[in-house]
Amino acid sequence: MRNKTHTTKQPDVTRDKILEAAFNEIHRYGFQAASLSSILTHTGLTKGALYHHFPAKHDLGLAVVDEVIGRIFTDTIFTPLRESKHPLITMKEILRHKRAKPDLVELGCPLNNLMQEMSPLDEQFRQRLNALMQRWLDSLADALRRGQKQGQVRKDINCAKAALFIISALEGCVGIAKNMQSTKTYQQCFDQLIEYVSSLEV
Amino acid sequence: MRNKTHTTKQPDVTRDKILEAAFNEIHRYGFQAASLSSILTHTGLTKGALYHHFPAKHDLGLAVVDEVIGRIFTDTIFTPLRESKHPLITMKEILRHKRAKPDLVELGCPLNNLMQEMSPLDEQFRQRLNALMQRWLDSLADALRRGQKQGQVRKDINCAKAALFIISALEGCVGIAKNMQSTKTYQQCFDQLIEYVSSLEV
DNA sequence: ACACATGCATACCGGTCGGTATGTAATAGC
DNA sequence: GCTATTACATACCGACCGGTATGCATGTGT
Repeated sequence: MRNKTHTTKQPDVTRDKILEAAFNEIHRYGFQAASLSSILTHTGLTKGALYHHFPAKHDLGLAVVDEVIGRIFTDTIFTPLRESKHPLITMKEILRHKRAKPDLVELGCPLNNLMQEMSPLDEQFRQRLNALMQRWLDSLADALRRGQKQGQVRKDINCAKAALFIISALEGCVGIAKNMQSTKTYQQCFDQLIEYVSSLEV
Repeated sequence: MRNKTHTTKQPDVTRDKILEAAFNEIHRYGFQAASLSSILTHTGLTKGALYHHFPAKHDLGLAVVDEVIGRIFTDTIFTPLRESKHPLITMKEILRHKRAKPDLVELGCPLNNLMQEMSPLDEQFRQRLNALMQRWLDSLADALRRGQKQGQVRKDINCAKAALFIISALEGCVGIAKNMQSTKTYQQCFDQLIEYVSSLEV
């Protein structure tokens, strides 16, 4: 049997529900303080379901990084940057899009949150998060290099270092604005970042 | 009796020991995951001492922010910036000093760590942390303004916005380098930041 | 149709957590 | 020197945590 949408048991749907609820809980409280009971309450499921799909809380957390957070970044950043024919324009569009939707002000960037919390504590977490960060750095540096070839980006800049600084500043902006709980500050800081990016243009 | 250094009971010394151990524990594990038992083990004290000096874990955390972290920032940043006759030089010295001592790579910035963890969860924490951040923003913006008057900083820049961006980028650099556990990345990112600051000069 | 595996619910466990109650020295005030 | 208060130590508590064992219904292969 396949493709029947209304069977009583849909294991992958259940798994996704757990992942989504876990993502939300972790996004707000962090991984360590995330309560499995709270996650399960929000899904309507129980421990049986959770431990059927994930051997331990630790694995659930890693799955959230790889599948939920990874997919978000792939869809909204990596793929657009890679497929763009005008990488600099695409990049500034991504920044402006982030600026215009300050959802991040309340809870911050899920990737950065986990990096700050977990990287000194758990090497597996650190490596998975770092893999995502590396993909981000590479895709952005690559976009800048293609911008150089197309004559949109100054030839004298080091693309890898510029990408590193852009991402650092971006995460910093989100983090500061999150503490201030101020969308105005968030947008002011983003304006400065966009201004910096513009200074890389020819 | 006063000024006798070897009495058996020295309440303020005990309090400072608790604060320091709590700072270290929080710096590594975050506030929520910080274990009071672990803190007390590192001090050689017990619950009796802790709850004599602090009514609850929450108050201990706030005291760490105000007294330990606050003093660090006052001594190393706020006061030097305020008292400097050449604010731009002082500021770049502070940055270069941070660049040269990458202690922050392992555990990150204690202020930023707590901001990312606690600001969505606890309004009191957020306000105390935000007060520190505001002092930082103000002292840096003020230094830039004095730099303008002295003809070292470009007159066309908005000092408040520039200060916001500098601090954001700085915290971002520390956070990214912390995840990568790479002092090389840390210094590369700092170089980009210093380069940005230099672009503000006349 | 039957045997088996999958998908989940229920009930329970040891451990750690923050916090409290009580006891007891040491110190300060008079 | 007597008393009251301060400064801790010790023992203990309920709550919640992550994790496990078991049971049972649903689906699957033959």
